Amino acid sequence: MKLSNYPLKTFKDAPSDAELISHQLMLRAGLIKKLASGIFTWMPFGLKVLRKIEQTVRKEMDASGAFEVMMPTIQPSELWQETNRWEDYGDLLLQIHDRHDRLFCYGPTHEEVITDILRKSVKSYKQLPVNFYQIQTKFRDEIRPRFGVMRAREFLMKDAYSFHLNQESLEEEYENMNQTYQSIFKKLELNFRRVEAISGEIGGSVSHEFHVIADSGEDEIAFCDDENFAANIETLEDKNAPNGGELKYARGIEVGHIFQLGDKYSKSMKLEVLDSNGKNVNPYMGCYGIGISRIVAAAIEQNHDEKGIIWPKAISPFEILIIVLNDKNDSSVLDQALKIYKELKSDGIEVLIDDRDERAGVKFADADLLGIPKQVIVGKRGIEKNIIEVTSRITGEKRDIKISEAASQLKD
RNA sequence: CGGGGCGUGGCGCAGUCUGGUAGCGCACUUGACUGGGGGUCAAGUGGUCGCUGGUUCAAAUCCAGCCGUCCCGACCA
Repeated sequence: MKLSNYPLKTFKDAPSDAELISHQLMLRAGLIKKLASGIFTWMPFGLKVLRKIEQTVRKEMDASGAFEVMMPTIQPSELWQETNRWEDYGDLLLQIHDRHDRLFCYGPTHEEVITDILRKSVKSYKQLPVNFYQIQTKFRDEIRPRFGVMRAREFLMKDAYSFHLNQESLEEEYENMNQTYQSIFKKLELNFRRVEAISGEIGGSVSHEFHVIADSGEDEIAFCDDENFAANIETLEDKNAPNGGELKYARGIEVGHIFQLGDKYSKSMKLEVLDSNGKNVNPYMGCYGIGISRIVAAAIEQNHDEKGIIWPKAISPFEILIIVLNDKNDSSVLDQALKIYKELKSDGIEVLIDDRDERAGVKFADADLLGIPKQVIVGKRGIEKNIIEVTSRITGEKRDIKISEAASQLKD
């Protein structure tokens, strides 16, 4: 991709109403634009990151044996009346009337819809267990949206719902999801902790949260270094660290939450299957969420410096940024840079080239702001010595490589 | 929903107290110079000052209502 015709505009100043560093950087680096409170457009550069995260999650979910579906964003109120959640959720629901004055909401979560699907399609225990997931836009009319996409009203979420004949099967899948989540957050190169949590509105009993560790996190979590114990501080009043371990505290951003729901929804919505004895039973249910769009902000909270974003390789919008320090009157530098660019591109590497007619300072500043992990500097100075310079945005490490070996060296 | 801010070109701000018809920096356009860490000079583009009503000869400025938005609290991926 050539930056000269990429619709990306960076800013020196963030809007004054952006308080959180990740929010400021996302606006300054042109990842998002605010449309209304808690409602954002993902611009091309930001969308690339969002898609990377989405794809990582999708891959791991598929590997876990779950099946991807896409449910409607709009849900009829009647379904929510069945579980009494229309009332329980209250103003959190964005209500919509259709032309016949039938009442709907923009879905904040999908337990009712998936349970409805199951009761219409699953009759036998032989069809269980099953786990359906989707990656989809949700809307929760939060009392107070804040911190940009961190707590937006409209946001992208991966939500999964599993159904089981009995508690044992549910626990098995719960552990499967636990492992899958560990794997997802590792793949995303995030520093995270799994903690015990309380279940909130969703209901059910057992639940665990996955937190990205960051000082700006909205939750306080406690844990022991031996990893035998970790909990959201909310749950902690009556608990001490087990086996005398030292309890440590940190702030976390909740990016995932897994629940064992039991038969709450299958009972209230009359989802029944025949077991092997020909008896009707209400399946047990689990649900598993990941805040995809929130992860973008969380990743930045965890990976930035005073100059800008530092993307983990796994979610960086591009792998390599070529910074061309060209001379208006001498196209040889640009030509050389474009040659390397084309070679990398044809090797399937996601490379962005800053071929704009800008001064070096502007390009370096933008490069650091945008946070692409590998910066390749192609300038007259290096060309004369037959080298290009490679700088890691992550470690700051610099090294020179021969032009003739550029493409092959940069591939790894 | 309670408490507190703030709304003036795309962004950051001044002007509001003490009414006289809008200004600065960045960005943007054009030209010249410059060319390895946000460069310089020159000439430009862009704003019914959140909205509505009121007071006044005159309102960004005073008054009222409304809307938007942000921060602090309870909810959430």
